[in-house]
Amino acid sequence: MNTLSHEQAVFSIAAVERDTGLSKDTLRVWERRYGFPAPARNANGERLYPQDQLDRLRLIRRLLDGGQRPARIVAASVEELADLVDALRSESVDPQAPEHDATLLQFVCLHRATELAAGLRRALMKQGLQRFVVDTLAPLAAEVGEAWMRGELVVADEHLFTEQVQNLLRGAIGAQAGSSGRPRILLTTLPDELHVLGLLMAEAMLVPEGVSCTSLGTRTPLADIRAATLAGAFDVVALSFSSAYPTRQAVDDLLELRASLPAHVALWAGGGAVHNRHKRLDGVRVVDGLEDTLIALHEWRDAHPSHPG
Amino acid sequence: MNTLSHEQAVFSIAAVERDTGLSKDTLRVWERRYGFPAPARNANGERLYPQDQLDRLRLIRRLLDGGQRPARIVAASVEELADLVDALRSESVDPQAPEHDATLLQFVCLHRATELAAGLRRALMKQGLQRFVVDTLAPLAAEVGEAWMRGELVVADEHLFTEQVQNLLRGAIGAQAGSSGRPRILLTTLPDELHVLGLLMAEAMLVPEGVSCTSLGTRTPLADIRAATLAGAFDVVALSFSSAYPTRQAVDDLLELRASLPAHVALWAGGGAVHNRHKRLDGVRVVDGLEDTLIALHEWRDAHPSHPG
DNA sequence: GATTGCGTTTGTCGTGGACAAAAAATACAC
DNA sequence: GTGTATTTTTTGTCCACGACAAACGCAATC
Repeated sequence: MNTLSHEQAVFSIAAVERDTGLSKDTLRVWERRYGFPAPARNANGERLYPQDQLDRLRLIRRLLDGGQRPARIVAASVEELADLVDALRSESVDPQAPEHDATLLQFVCLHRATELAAGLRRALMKQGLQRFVVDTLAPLAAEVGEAWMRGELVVADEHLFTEQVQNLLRGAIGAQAGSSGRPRILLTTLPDELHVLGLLMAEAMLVPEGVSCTSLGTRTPLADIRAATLAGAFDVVALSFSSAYPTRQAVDDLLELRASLPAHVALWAGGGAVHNRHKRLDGVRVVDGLEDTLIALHEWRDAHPSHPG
Repeated sequence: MNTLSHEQAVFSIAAVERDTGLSKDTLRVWERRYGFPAPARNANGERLYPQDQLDRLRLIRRLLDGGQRPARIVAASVEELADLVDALRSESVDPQAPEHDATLLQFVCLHRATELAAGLRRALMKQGLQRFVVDTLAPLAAEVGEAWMRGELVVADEHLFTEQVQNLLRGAIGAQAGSSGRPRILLTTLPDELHVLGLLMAEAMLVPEGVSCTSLGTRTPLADIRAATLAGAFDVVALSFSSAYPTRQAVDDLLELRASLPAHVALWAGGGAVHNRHKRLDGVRVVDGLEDTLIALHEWRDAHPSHPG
């Protein structure tokens, strides 16, 4: 440890924002309303958060992401927080958990990265790209997300998992040289969506079908999606929304984009935030699950028979 | 958030912060001090930035990253900004510009993605991973950045470039099965750094040297970097800072991380934000350019001869 | 079961003053 | 001329606390 480990490390409000993802405004308003956090102050009145309050804020953030409400947990004592974590842990026991995940899930930790990479690679070779994504990767990703929520994984473990999967999927996708088939599909996410795995899995499902896929990665502004669609003469725009994305915002964004795109361009949306939300989304093909991607593709091809000659 | 596309789009202060990287505080204080930006207001007094002011802020941001000072450019007229951009354009004409870039640069646009991917792949095969990164990719990435600053590329073009490079590099890195050599290096970026290309290029330089590289991707909180370093028994922590990252913040963060890591763990920092900043960074090995990565590696190996037996 | 309406909760935005770190400008020594 | 202190200006971040709209939970209703 460092030489100062016997003292309490302190953090500025900017450092806490960086490490917890809670905005400065939120930190100040919690202090005002709930009395926590209660940082010390320096000579100039600036907040100095001690280490233990930072740790507690990170736990609160995790519970918040898990659906808890601030009023209940921000002012809660350490014991109450521990109880809530326990409750989460027990409730997530799934009756028919797929057993093949358990093998790979245990490799999702920092000192078993090599085994994880090898296991994923082996599964990909055995199953082929599409079955690998549907049967192995998607369930495993869900398991990882839940384990993280329960505090069984640290941030680094989740990052490492994402990196390994990216290396594998991008290699597999890149190996299938650019197809020129139809439809021409543009894949991306909106600026507030940072998760790339859903996008990559969708691409992995589509590329083997002879589709011409162009991915812009994450965080493309609406106006640029529109411009790119027209410039690239795409037939389909496909967006991915993780379950962390606010559903309301996803619906608004999709309707706005739908209105700004020509009618002949199809708009597909997939991921947790739009799951089972077909109703409010006229003109948007909601893709429910990865296998539905293939159904959407077949629908499009049935509706757009290739030009003779 | 913007509105209908046929009218003049307007953006909230949060949207402008997201799209420009300028903090809300900075945007408000510029308005107070320099009279720009001068957003409209909605019924509730909230700022509504029109599209043209957002574009101008983006340009200002790029000039700021290029070394200009706010007093000179924030209040400057459109003509003065155009003059400065012209000055940049002419000064960036490098006497011995590598000519192979020009070929690839022209493929960095939406409808030539296939050619770009093929050209990059060919260059990689011809040059090998390390020379490809140093001689082709890094100059090309710089060219793309400059072209974007000059407004010659749209957002989608830059995203597409990043995606193609990621597909190629991750495939190449993943193909070299996890080495178990020394040192054990942990690669990542801090939470405010979203650019992954610098990290990938560093990894591409190191992996062929038989180093054991573990990348956590972007946006790892300081505390998690520290925890991961200890849990994974790493010898080196390597961070990447793009030139868009505020230098002062990079220095602060690095010193904070340095203080929290054991002395026997080396801390390397590379990228535009820390270029030529050795002075204030005691205990941090500033890596100036990709080739310096290999020098840093050799330094480490000289200082840590492998245990006999 | 799905929608609608209504309090409550909650994060973001507003203002303007203050301050410290960085950069520029100046003064000074060699 | 070149290098090093010292002052001055510039610049981004932080503070407080009020305001408000969107999101949410819950109940009533179709």
